[in-house]
Amino acid sequence: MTAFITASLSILAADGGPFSSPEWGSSVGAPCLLGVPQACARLGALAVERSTGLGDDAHQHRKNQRVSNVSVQLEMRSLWEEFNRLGTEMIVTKAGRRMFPTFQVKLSGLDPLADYVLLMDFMPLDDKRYRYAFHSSSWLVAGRADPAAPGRVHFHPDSPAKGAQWMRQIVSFDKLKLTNNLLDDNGHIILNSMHRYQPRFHVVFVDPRRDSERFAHENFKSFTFTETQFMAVTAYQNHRITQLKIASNPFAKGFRDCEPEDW
Amino acid sequence: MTAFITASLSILAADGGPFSSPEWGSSVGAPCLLGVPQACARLGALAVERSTGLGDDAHQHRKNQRVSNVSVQLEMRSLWEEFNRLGTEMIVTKAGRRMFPTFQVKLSGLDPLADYVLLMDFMPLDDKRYRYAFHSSSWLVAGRADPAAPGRVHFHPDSPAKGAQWMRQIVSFDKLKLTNNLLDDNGHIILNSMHRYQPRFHVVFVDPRRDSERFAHENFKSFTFTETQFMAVTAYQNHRITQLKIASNPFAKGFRDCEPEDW
DNA sequence: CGATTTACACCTAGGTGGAAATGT
DNA sequence: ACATTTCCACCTAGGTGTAAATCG
Repeated sequence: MTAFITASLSILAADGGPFSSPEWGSSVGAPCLLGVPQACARLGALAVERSTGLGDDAHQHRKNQRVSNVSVQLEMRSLWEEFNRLGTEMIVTKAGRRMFPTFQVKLSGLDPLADYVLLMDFMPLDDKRYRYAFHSSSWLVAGRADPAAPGRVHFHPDSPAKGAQWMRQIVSFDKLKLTNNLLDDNGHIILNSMHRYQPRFHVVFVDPRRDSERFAHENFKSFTFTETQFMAVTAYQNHRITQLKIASNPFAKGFRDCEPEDW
Repeated sequence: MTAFITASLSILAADGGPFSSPEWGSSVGAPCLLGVPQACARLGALAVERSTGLGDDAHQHRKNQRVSNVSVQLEMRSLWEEFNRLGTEMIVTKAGRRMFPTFQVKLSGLDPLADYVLLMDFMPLDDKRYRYAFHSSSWLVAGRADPAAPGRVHFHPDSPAKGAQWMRQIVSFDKLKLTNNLLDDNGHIILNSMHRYQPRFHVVFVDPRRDSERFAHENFKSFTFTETQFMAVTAYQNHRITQLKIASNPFAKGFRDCEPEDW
């Protein structure tokens, strides 16, 4: 997968699309440490569309047919919604922490024979910093946002792959890790603790044409699921979030008090 | 990686090279179960060249420059040699068993910007069936070989990748599993127990030319390390092999009696 | 004092050979 | 007899939240 990075960067880096940004170009020649691509990218300010269960992309005009028909279904949506009702929190650590629930999707409408790259990034949901009021069990605005962390993207490690392969089974981003270390060199997603974020999912058609850069803006489609938004934290604040994590994450089984309710 | 299989098959299936075989063509359209490619291939009878440490390929004439300069170094060679002196045995099980030592190589001489596929296959070392004589602690010929198992290849899961990526660090085939189940549908390598085998390693340049099939025979290079040959078994026969496995395989640490000698 | 880091017990997931059971 | 299968205790490797320590 890593070998592909430079190629996809050159495609995505083309101006005209929401992916265009100076950081793309500067990271093309960056060294890979431990085989993990250091491909960094600050994606442009694509408006975050509201979505319910089925992803949507407001920019469907002038899209290549290889992506315009793509549709995405969020897996474990009811679990995401249960967390979202309480106010989802995701732990960030220096070494990097996986998300739970894991971001998983079911794809359809891809060209089975075409190559696609799948990736995720994270948009700040607002320009604020928060703190948790334990007495009222609620989040309060604690000021303006800290300086934005380096914008990074996470390529699904199976990228690139044929549409048929992506549609064959659920696509899981379980290798994605969140960190609060601004100097992270493991290729993890860097977020500011006590800030709110919106995960985004992107499907990119790998255009085989020589001058594919010119079509970069029409070769991708983005999806946003508002039920996956979350607060980055270094320790859980809302005790009900902690309990729901313990109840639903198999790796936290050691902290369960009672019944093995089916999740 | 799996999405690539059909493409590589079409390249490798071309006649003229040692990879040519009817099985290649017939497996192109085969369904993938559990995402594991069912790409099967019976490779032609390439003569097994003797080799010591550094792999060699006797067929260097008319090779593409993208592969002709490739050289391969076997990792953990002294450990392989230690096993080989005793007569290496590899367990085969119905579910599939990893090799130990793991086949790992260090590559050089690849074109950093070109795409390569790395794969392994296993050649019968002779036409015999063996049994172990415990009284003399030696292997005896027990008759002619059983009917050959379905010839399969194992693509390194990072394939395809750029030469630069393959050369960046040691390439490990630790996902490769051996089975004695002739009906295996997990894509594992099928071997006959009580038969001797020679692992082979192949570097294939992914030719971007439209008519790449015509050049298939000159776009790969094969490497054989005689110190990696082994006897397939369902249970260890030579007790000294068992002890060396226990002493050197971290997963068998539970069976160690004494000192943590550095391996 | 709130936020972050660290060490840790307790899990999941899966790779070992042993020993007993089961074929052939 | 010999070969194979199955179950198991014991590992590696790494994902959990906790509680205490540390930071700012």
